[in-house]
Amino acid sequence: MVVRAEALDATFAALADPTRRAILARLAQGEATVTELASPFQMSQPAISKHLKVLERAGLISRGRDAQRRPCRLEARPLKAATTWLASYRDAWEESFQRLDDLLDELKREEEG
Amino acid sequence: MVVRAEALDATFAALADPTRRAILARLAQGEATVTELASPFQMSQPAISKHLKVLERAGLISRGRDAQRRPCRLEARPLKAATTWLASYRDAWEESFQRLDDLLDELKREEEG
DNA sequence: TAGTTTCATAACCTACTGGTTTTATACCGC
DNA sequence: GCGGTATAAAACCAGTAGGTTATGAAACTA
Repeated sequence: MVVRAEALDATFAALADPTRRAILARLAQGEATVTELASPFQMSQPAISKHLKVLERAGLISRGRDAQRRPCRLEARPLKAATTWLASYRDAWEESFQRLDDLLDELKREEEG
Repeated sequence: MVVRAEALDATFAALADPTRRAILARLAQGEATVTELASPFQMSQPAISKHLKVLERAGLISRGRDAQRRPCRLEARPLKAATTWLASYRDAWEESFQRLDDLLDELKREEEG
């Protein structure tokens, strides 16, 4: 998978905010409207709308239409691209830390067990 | 692996800059001094020093001492933590995109083949 | 000792981020 | 059409990010 630098810039920058990561975590459970996404936070609604715009421009979410509501859906592609980029450092990790394989195997075991 | 939110903030923010990603790519090949790291860029040396400070505070690099030189080394732990975080979205990805397993298997195949 | 190399720090500038409040837009139900 | 609901947009503000130049400090070299 070839990923342009600006795409990674936008993805990582979007992921660097805890509010946005929490929004993504919520969306991993399924679609949600802006109000639903805003409710757990003390922030104002426009602040959430700004975060959603950041996520949308990074391609991490897409938005539909349902009357006044704009349901948001998680988009996987940039997350996968980020993972691919990180995976290219696996060899360096193995040198300095431990094998990613262990992690992946562990994840697989969790999935199957 | 439990990762504090601030750690992920710092890691993803550090990865959101192409210069810093390029520095990490260079360091994946092995240790390098500040001047060596700066040479591929048109930027001033202090700019590189700032980037290195960001990487260091994110725990992505560590620095030694060799006379006047401050050799930098890649540190894997935060990269692994970021990968772990991304991996927790795998189920959502599979729904909306395709199985991460395919990617991982492909990477394994590349490694072994 | 003096000069050179390596790197960091300080001060500064511009642009962007992340929040606010206020206002506008679009759609629904009555 | 009118009031309520859902969301976006505008204007504003403080803080931070990423660059610059100029300067300083530490350690080698002659």
